[in-house]
Amino acid sequence: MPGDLLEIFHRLLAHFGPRHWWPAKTPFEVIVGAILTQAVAWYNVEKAITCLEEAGLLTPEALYRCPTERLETMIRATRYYREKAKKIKAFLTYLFQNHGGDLDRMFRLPPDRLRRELLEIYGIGEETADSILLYAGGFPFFVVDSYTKRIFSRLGLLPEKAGYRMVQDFFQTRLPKDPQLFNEYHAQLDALGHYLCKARPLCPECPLLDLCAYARENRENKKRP
DNA sequence: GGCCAGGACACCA
DNA sequence: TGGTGTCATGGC
Repeated sequence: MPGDLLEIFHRLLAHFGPRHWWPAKTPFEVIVGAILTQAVAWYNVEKAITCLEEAGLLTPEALYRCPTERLETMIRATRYYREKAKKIKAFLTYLFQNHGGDLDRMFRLPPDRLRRELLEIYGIGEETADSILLYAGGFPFFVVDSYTKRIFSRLGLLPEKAGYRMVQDFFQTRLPKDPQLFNEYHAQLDALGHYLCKARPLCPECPLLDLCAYARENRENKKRP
């Protein structure tokens, strides 16, 4: 039974290889990407990021000055673009009002306090806050997404309706508190999530086959009365 | 043309 | 407090 989180991690890493997350050049780009990727596939985010970069808008100062309407047109590809423009502006308002627009200053806050402050910003929920803390700030917060919940509940290691903090605690209490490990682990689970969604049939050489089979079998068992 | 994809929020019972 | 509607693009 695949209950050892480090063992699962190493098998995923051996199969998918290092994923070099987050795919961004600067911490600010991570933050913008974390908001834009809400409920949308990453390839749509890439278009918006490229658009913003080419327009020279990927700095806090430039984006803070940019009119909301212009921002909306640049991020249209990411769905819910009006909401997301509002969310990015809400973050920038927080950044400039509380930290003078300086991300380094923001990241000097104690991590738990920064997390609480991020969660108070419109449009930043737990997953987005933790993505910012881990991938832009380098703090050891495990990012929980829908793939993580789905995979581990189907493995029978977590209840199906486990809440965000429960899932996060599950990982954070069973793994060394290492930002690099949390970074790569989340990236690997994303890869597995995509793999389980799309790879049919499973490749016979897949080193994850017993893990995948176990997950499927568990899922089928749950369907039975 | 319909379905779905790496959330978050507001509102209501 | 948990469930549901809303937001409203683009690829397949």
